[in-house]
Amino acid sequence: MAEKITTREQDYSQWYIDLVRSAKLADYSDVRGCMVIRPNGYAIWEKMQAALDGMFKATGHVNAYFPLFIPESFIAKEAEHIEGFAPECAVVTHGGGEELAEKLYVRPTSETIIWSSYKKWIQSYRDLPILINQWANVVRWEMRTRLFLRTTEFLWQEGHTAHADPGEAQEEVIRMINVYRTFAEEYMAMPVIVGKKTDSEKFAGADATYCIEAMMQDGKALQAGTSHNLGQNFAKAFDCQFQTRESGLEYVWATSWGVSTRLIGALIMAHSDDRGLVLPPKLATRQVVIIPILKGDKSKVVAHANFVARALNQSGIPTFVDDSEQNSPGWKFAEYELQGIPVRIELGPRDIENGKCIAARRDTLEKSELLLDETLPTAIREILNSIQQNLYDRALQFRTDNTVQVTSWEEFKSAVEKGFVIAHWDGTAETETRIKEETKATVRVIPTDQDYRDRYGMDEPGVCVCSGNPAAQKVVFAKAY
RNA sequence: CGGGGUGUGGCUCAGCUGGUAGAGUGCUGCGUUCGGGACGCAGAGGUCGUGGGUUCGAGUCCCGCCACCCCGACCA
Repeated sequence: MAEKITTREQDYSQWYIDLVRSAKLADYSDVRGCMVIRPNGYAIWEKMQAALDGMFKATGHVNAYFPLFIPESFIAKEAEHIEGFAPECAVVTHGGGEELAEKLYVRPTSETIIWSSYKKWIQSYRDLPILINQWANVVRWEMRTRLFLRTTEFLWQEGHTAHADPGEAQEEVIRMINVYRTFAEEYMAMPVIVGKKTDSEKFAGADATYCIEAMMQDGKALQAGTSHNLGQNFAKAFDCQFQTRESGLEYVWATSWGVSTRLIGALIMAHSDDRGLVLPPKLATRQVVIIPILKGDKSKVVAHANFVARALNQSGIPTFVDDSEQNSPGWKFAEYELQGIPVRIELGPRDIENGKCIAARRDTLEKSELLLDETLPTAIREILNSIQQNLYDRALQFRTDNTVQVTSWEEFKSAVEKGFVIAHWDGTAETETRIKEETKATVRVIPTDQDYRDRYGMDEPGVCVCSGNPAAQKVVFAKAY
């Protein structure tokens, strides 16, 4: 595709759609609200899966798989849960040409089907904890969809754990939200605010929801991962009790946590520019593209390019050569910038003559001259590391620049159009609703990081920015995806 | 479900007061190019969303239906 994408300034959401489609990350499908994740997009997901899966294993979790179909009666067992999810569920009524005795819900999330199993597996405190994760697809019948950010069907992982005591469950909830934070910051190069959701924003069926919240380049917030303390709600709904060390009977304590392919949308909106995708090297399956300048002795140039590629690959830097003669070098430059390849090496007869090559980095578009010798892999690795770090620094700076504290309602209304707003809140759902109705902004997160709280003086009492009532603390408001 | 809009080559769109369908881009072949989206020549590709109606004649006018997109209420 040779056409230019819409710029962010012209139309941010159109830019996003153009980028996703022209970088061949995803395409619309013929099924309403569902997308096709194309190889370029799926490659990012595979990198995310590999990194996250390793982190889950390192924290003691194992993978398993539970059914796609959930009996209606299961979904209905937890009152808050069914109220939250039933309206957005797809329901199967027929199978094998006959009407089913009991309808089957296509999972919108798996708490109920999993707890129906856990009930069978848990008798004693000796059976606990259970630390299971599953990689799966889920379906939520959304009214409006957006590529990666909200589609009817999406891919995710969902961890479901069972514990003998509430303290341990809470530790798990915090452990996993921190895993997500580490992943977001170290792999996605995306700074996040860690904290709690308000009651109105928490998961249907949870006692508490923790989240990581990121800022996109248009100043809007995106919830990138959640970790729920489910208390004993599902254990009670499924009558799942265990015998304690003291021979008493107690309901099991539960958590669940997940991230989805939405992270790909977050990644795009956090770093990319008007030329296309900008990918942190750690999530790029192809980190370097070599573009030979095919003039003069073409075969000699191609041979050099292949030689350099082999050397880089052997050093653990995934590299490929585009030596096709169909497109000009300029076309290739633009194409691989669109696709977000972190580093481009230009290699022509002139370079070979001088024992040098040109390396261009995707994040800043800067070009530098590198020696074509055994120092090249090290030099490239330095550039890759520098890109990974720069993306994080840049995003953090952007978030800081677009976060303001306000004390008046007038300031609040204008500030919330631009980014994150930190202000006192009286803690009531009524005020929250009123703020949402008047500004479309919501309480995104009640930060739990003491560093963050201190920086913005969030523990200081004051008066609510909206109601004027006494407020115990400040919270983070923003418009959200 | 409300309010707006759009359906014409793969994609983006033009097509006036009705007269037998066009451009750009992409695609195929050949040749020349190649350090920031190259160029020439020759090709392939459309029952104009759908069903009726008006007319000698409908992409164009009228009526119905369908699909999709945007804005709002729900959500990772």
